[in-house]
Amino acid sequence: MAHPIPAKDLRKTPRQERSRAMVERIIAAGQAVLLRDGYEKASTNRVADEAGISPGSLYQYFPDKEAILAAVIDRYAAEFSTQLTAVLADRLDEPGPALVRASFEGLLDVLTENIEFLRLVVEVLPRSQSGSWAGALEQRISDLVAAYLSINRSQTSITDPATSAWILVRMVEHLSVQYVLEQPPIPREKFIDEMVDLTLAYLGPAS
Amino acid sequence: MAHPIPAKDLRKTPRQERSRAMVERIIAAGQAVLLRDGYEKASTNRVADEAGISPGSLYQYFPDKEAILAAVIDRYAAEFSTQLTAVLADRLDEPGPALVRASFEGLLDVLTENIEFLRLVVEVLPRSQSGSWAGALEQRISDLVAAYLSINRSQTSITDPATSAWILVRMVEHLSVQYVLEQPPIPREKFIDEMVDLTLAYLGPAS
DNA sequence: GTATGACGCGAGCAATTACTCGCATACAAT
DNA sequence: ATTGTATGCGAGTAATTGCTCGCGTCATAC
Repeated sequence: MAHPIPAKDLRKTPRQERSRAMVERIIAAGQAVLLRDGYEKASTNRVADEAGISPGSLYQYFPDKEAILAAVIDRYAAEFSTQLTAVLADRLDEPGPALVRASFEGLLDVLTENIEFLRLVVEVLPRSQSGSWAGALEQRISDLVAAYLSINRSQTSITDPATSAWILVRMVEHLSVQYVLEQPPIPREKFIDEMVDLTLAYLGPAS
Repeated sequence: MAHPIPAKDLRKTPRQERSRAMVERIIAAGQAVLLRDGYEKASTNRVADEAGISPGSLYQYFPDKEAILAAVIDRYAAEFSTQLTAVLADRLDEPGPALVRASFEGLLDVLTENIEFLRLVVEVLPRSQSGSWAGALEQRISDLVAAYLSINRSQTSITDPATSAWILVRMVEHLSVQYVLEQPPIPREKFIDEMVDLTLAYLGPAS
């Protein structure tokens, strides 16, 4: 899969193949250093070292250190968002309860995909960087859920779709993330059952 | 209220009144700098500056920079824990639903008490420092809730108190924190109503 | 083939960092 | 008053940081 790099984060657009590979290596090295040494120890010199290039070369394309690390995060964010959207879109035609269950399973799958990076994003990184896209994704999904609830309102006992969507999305997101990272002694299937129960009970009887 | 300082975090125990006041000023300055300049910019020299003392004086009592900031966090954590415990203990004799509602109201009150610091702890600080006590507090409350659920199991439809407690505690905690920090367009009373509905629906009918 | 500019290098700089140490001062006990 | 010690100071240091700049190399256009 290709990873297009947003032009605004780059100092200049790479024209030759060589330089595009360079940008790629920088981001890969950034990710490696971030995972291996943590955020505090992720210095520009270390990234350059890991990439096997010169510190100066970093600044050919990235304006500053933050931009490099932001590119790494953006990459993960994009992949995460893509996967999640695909998984959800795949099951959108299923009826109520099955849709809920399938969505949760898909979310857990995507979250489990790259646990180390997930831990990095939610535990180590200052929210100022990762918060922007995470908040945006939350908002998008909240809107989606609110629309869904609005359409199927007759089958539920909720009064305000927007409020319920806000609560449901935060709840499911955080519980899933915590479950994956904390690895509590709860079997995966049981955990999903509980979240489904919670959701359906909250939405009210289907009658 | 007095703020006892754990001895293991100090290089030596302050004997004279003067030095006890000094430690106090260091922690206060640490808190001020942390809130004003953020975690990244919170340097030892800056803390010393804010406190109006010499950099060397910091190291009379604190072994390193981390210990200073940890003391600031510990202070907030202790206050938070105390307040929360007090609020919950106050209402423990109320019956089921009223207890749930009262607990949530108390939690929201305590969280709202010092919003800036709360934001700092959950958004800015690397979890490695704040995570230890937060996790411990989560565990303690989880155990408490699990015990409560176990005793009153006949009135609920849950099967595994430990699992349900794990889910409930994380859910309520995170929803409340997010509500306070994000300030969504949901009235406080409505938000509490929703959380109560969610909880009671999950626990099952009281019959 | 040659000229032009994209590309990459890496020594090195200015700034900041956490932290120390020798010395002056304030206090408490005698 | 004198002495022993707890306290505080602040210039100083070694290390690290993000980042620059002059120069050599290489791919591409003509």
